[in-house]
Amino acid sequence: MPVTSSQTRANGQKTKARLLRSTEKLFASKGVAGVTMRDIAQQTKTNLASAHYHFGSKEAMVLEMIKSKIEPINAKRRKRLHDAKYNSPNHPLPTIEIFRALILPVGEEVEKQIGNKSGIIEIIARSFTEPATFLEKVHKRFFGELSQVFMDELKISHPQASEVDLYWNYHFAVSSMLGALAQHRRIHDFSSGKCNANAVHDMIERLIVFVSNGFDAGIKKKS
Amino acid sequence: MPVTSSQTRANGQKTKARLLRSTEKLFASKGVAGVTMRDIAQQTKTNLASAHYHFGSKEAMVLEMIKSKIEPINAKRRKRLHDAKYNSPNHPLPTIEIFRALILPVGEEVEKQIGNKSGIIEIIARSFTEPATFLEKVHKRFFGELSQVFMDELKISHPQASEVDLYWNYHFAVSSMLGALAQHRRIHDFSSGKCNANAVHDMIERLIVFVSNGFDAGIKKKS
DNA sequence: TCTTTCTTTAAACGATCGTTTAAAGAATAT
DNA sequence: ATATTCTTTAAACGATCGTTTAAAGAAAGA
Repeated sequence: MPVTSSQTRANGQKTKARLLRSTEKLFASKGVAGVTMRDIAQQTKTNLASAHYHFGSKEAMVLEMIKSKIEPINAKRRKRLHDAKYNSPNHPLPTIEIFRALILPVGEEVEKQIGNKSGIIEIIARSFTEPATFLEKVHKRFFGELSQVFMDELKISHPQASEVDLYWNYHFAVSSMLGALAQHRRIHDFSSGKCNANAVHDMIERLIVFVSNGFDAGIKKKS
Repeated sequence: MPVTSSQTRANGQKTKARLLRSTEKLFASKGVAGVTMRDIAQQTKTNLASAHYHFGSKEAMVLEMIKSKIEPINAKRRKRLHDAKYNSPNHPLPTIEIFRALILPVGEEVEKQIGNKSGIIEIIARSFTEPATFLEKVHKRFFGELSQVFMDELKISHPQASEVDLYWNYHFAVSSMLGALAQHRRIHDFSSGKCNANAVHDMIERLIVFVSNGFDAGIKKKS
């Protein structure tokens, strides 16, 4: 069994970290079903059973990899929302500032990894087409609570709006964000080279505008 | 070998059609990698080898299924765009009418399948988001030309807009549509039951509003 | 040192995959 | 009816999957 408290051995943790990096790369390019434990072990230059020793199962390993990628981003999202709320002169927060807090941290992460073929974008894109059962676990674990935080803020910013309107349009906003990020490498070919997929900052700002205005347009005032 | 010209036998074609329906159902719920030929054969109540007899391979079978589902929808999209263009009193077409032509035919197809949940939503979403496989060719084959038709119409409707703005925001619009459709079953849980995932017509109308307004907001007039 | 615990290893297990084979069954043509 | 072609069938093939086993190796405490 692996060490549970006060990790003393060092070598095992290095292997574990290397396994996570290999999982990240291979999952990004092939998805959870397309990647084998043997692929990951080989890329990590370790033994097949070592992966099971550290994580227990393939799914647990993939989930831990996703956690390591998503949680820092979610922390930034909360911080930015909090900062906007308590430092902004505008009360309640404008819609665009709420969505900026949601979307910008992903953009920053993407920007750090331009050229990297195993970045957060590929992870998101892959997650998009994973089997529903797996996707459900990911969403519940990493997005459920965060979504409530942002929904609460949107309710404050739209006190006249019906809850149903808010839910639907937040759903659209998140879907747009994920869809646009997942597909953003297509923009280059689709636009015949006129749009640059590596201009992440430009894309993120455009996306924030698109989402915020789409959201507000869908909110009908209550009665 | 299967019949190639002037199909005379009837029974074999029935089995082929039933295989396509099973492929559709299972692909929608499990994805291309998650479905096995044995699953499909069992669901069709035919023999495993019969599927290979009719289609030659798993990939060919999935491709033919996708074609059978997507092409009728794309035909409706073109027809609705054409009808709107030549019957509408508005010239050029309002943005929302263009996106209605793009989105509504999917909605109608989804609505037809509420009872028997065939999964056209997942099929389309996967066709767009699966990058490195044969589905990428499907995407180019079934959506490449269609996208140009709609882009051309958007250019006519936004003569002042820069091409880059148009490409980016059309990209967002399509991504939103696919993202929202692909994940629309999550709305029920996410909204704690306040929003109904089976209210397809309501969702589609909301989505059209969201997308059209997001699009227009992202279009900055030229100079 | 010796002992204990953590880590890695080679090998195998049981299951399932897409595909193929060879023969029987069913429908059509002559 | 006979011959020909289309279709279905049961069984197997070779490959690969996630997982497990059992033993050896490496690092720490005593």
